[in-house]
Amino acid sequence: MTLYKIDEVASECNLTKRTIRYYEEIGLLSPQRSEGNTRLYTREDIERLKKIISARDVLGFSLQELHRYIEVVEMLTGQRERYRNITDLEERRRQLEEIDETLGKQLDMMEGKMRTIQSFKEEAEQLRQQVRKGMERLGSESTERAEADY
Amino acid sequence: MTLYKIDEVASECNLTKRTIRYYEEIGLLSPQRSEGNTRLYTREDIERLKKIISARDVLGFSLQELHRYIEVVEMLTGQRERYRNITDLEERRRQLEEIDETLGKQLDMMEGKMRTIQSFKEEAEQLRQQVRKGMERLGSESTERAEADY
DNA sequence: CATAACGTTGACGTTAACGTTAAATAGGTA
DNA sequence: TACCTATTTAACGTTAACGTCAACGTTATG
Repeated sequence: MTLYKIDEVASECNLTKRTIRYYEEIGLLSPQRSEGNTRLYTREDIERLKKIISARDVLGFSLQELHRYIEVVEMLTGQRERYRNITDLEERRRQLEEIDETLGKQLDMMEGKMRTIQSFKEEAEQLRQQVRKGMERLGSESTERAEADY
Repeated sequence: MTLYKIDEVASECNLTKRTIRYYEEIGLLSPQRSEGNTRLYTREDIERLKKIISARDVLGFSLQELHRYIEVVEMLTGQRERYRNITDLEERRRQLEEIDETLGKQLDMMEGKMRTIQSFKEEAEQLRQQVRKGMERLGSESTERAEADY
C-alpha cells in the first residue's frame, strides 16, 4: 500500500501543508506516522480529505460542521467501535432516528441550494444573452463603416 | 414609496443591524438618509440585500467578490453613468468581452457546484436508505432477540 | 414635552481559518 | 559521512466578518 507524505498530499489537493496539519489539529484527519514521526497518508486519507474540502467549498460547511458530517458517514459505514458496540436496541433506534433527521435536513438544504443556484444560473445566462446582443450590434456598426470605405 | 428603517430590514433579511451597517461600510449598500441621518431603505435596496446574502451563502462569494458581481449586474442593467457614457466602440467591446468572460466563468463554477451537490445528494439518499433498513430490522428484532451486526 | 425606544458613529473585542517564522529533527543523495 | 531538503512542533501574526459596548442624537408616544 503506497503512502504519501504531506507535500504530495498538499499539491494533489491544492492545499498548503499548514492547512492539512490544521485539519488534523482540529480532528478532521489522523494519518499514521513513520518511525521518525513523519505523517503518512493513505489513498483513503487523501480521498477523505478531498471530500472534506469539497463539502467545505461547495456546501459551505464550517470545519465544525464537517465533524458532524464525518461522524454520520463513519457511523453508517461502520468504521467506529463506538457505534458498532451499541447493543441496546432503544439506544440504537434513537441513534438511527437522529441520523435520519440530520440527513433529512441536509437533503432539504442541498435542494434549496440547488434551486437557488439554478436561478442564479438562469439570470447569468440571460445577462449573457444581453451582452452577446450588445456585441453583435457593435459588430454590425463596424461592418457598416467598413462597407462605407468601399 | 414606502421606506424602511434598519430594524425592519434586519428582521426581514434575518441579519443583525450591525451586519447591514457593515455591508454599507464596505460599499455593498448605500441607502438614503432622513433629515436626522437615519438610514432609509427602499424595497429595491432590500431585494438587492437579499440577493447579496443569497450569493454569499449559496455561491460562497466573499464580500469582496460580491462587489464584482454587483458591478456586472449594474453595468448590464444600465444603472451606472460610468458605463452608459462609454462611447468609444473599442472600449465598449472590451468591456463587453470582459463581462462575457466573467459570466462564463461564473456559469462554469455554478455548474460545477450543482454537479457536486448532486453527488452529495445521491450519497445522502443512499445513506438514508441504509438507515431506514436498519430501523426496519430493529423493528422486527425487538420482538425476537438482538443479533446486531449493524 | 417628557421620556422611552430606536438610530448613529466610533472604537475595541472576538472567532474561524489559516500564514509565518523559528528551532530542532528526519530522510534522501553525492 | 556530509549535506541538503523536507518535516515536526510551538508560538505568535493576520484577515474577514462580524459582536459589543459607550456616548450621543432622533423619533414616536402617552
